[in-house]
Amino acid sequence: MTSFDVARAAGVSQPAVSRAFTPGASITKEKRDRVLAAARDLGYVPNVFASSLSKRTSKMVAVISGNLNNPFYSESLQVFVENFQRTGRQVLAFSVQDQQSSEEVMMQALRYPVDGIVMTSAKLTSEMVKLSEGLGIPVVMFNRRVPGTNLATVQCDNGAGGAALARRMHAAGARSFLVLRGDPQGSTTTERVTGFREMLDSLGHTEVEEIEGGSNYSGGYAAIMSRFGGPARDWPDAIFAVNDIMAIGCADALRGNFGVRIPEDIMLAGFDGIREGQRHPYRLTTVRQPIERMVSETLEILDTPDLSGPSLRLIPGDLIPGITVQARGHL
Amino acid sequence: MTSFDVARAAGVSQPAVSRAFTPGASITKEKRDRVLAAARDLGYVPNVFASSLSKRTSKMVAVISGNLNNPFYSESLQVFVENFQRTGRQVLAFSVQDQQSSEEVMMQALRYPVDGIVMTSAKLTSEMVKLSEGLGIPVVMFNRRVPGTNLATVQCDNGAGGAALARRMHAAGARSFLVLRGDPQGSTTTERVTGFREMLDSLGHTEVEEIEGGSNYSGGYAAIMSRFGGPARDWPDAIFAVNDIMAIGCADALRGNFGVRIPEDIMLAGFDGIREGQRHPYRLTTVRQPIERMVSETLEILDTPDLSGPSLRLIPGDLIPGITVQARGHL
DNA sequence: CAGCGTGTTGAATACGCATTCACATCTTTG
DNA sequence: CAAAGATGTGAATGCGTATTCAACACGCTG
Repeated sequence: MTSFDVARAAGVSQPAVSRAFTPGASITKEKRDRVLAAARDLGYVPNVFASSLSKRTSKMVAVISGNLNNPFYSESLQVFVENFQRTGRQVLAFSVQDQQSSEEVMMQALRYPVDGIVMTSAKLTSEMVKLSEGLGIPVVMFNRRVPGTNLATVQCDNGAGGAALARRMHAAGARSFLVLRGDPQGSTTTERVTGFREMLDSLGHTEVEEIEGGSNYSGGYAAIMSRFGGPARDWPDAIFAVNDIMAIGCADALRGNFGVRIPEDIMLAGFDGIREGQRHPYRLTTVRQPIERMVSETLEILDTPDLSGPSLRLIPGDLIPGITVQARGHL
Repeated sequence: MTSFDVARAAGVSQPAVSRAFTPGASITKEKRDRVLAAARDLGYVPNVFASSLSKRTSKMVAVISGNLNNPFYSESLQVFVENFQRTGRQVLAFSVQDQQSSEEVMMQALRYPVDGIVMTSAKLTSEMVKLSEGLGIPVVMFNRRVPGTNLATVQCDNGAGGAALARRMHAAGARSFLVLRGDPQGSTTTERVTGFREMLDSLGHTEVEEIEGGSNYSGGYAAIMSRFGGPARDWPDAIFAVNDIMAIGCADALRGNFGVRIPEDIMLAGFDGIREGQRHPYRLTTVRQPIERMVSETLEILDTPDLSGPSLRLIPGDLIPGITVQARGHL
């Protein structure tokens, strides 16, 4: 089913079909209607690949996701799909799987004539960065910072978010803290924890324990179990998990195995604002990453050809009070 | 960066580059190594779009999802992405958004030279079916049945699953039932409920109340609230929600607003086996849809050119005992 | 050493189809 | 009625790989 078929059916030339599908093209309304009617009858739609030959755009954007088990990233993917589709583009989805590096997957993506690449999984080597610059297609780091590069980056203000949570926990009376770090590779963990600790320092707390777990539900769950599974149960006043899915794992471990009440016994905060964390029985105190806004900013960067210069867009997160950080009665 | 550039760098002809990247092609190991080395240096990867010109395959498959707010579908999307990528293909993701019909989105997908289409959101009109047949690319309905068509379908055995849950609830002592239906459009709801009721009938129960809600968390939550929010609280022994995400909404509404204990006061079952439903505090009794297997079957159909004939693959689901259906002490 | 088969090579070409260019033709206007 | 503008037409264009085919190199056989 090509434009020629439609042209023949509508009794017009083939370029007339092209014009009929091009808004603002020079064609009479009558003829356009005739063409569109014929196209409908024949089930014709213009072929994106063919038009990419002359238009130099494939209407496809690669989205390379890492940890799709973290609902934040699957929610993000969903928002990307919806927003790109709304602007006439589609998401070509990639995931970085076990044993793969971001670079490998990025090479895979470059085999397709995508108009841009969104990376929610980093870390890229500087070599790879140079490569992607030479390609002339825009690359945006989403919620990932690659230090020492000029890559366009869209990111929630992790440091400020961590600080806000620290302030809130302190205001609620917490004085001893446990920080549950995630994947040490990611920039987000570090930034959030740094912001959190700096705020605590400025409030006069320097004693903060840190433990680490995988950036997912079981990571959070297991970290609590291995930390408190033994005889010594020196419970902290408050726990800060660097993302919501870990906080949820953490909450389940605390409640299910130790009968800990949240926030009565221990306060808990997460980060991301995923849907699941806002539902009963969690209602996490957290910082919501404004995914919609972050995605909009990403589209804006992709749409602006001047990809030069280090453009770091730091979007403020929204503190969600939740119910897991509250002043305890006796404080 | 084209195959010509690599050819020049490696001192060979362009076809040699093509052969170097083709397993089993007629080329000496020495020359292949030289070409691959040059390609690595230059950051060259074969262009899928260009190869699709002669190979007639784009290595892209469209996956059209409906309700991505239902974790079952986002989990499925994830599995599709991973499995296609593993077999050298990529997912071009589409979502059916508000105000859109599956047909519209399918038309969008047809603008791209995809090797196949997976629909997790239906319902297609028979007209559309005819159209897709004429296109010569395989279409697979995933977890959706379109009655009266010969479309290839991969689906969990919803009827048997519903029946298994009914049997289990009955065995646990439940004698009065409430069924929480989902989106009336979908085939899944009907099949599950039918299987459920038929089993109850054969066990001697004909009195089953049915209510309806949106196929998502708030749908389940709201349905419970509107049903039991009034003065009349004639609690049933057991509730069957047609999918897990509704069951979760349902559980939260029951526990959070009415202090109902599950399963002590009311038993609850869902369907799908989503991760979230298997975690504390839900541990739903449910039927797990074997996503991995269903996806494999889908790939198999897509890989088999003989798309003729009505191929319905009915995959049995796995009953997960969970903790939400149990015999009560006094029974 | 002639003859043959096997395996390797590169020049030329096909592959797909919408867009766009240069130009022809029609319509409107002064 | 001529000129200016609007619209239609045919042909050329764009992309980069895979393939075809003729030529060739090489080792082996008789």
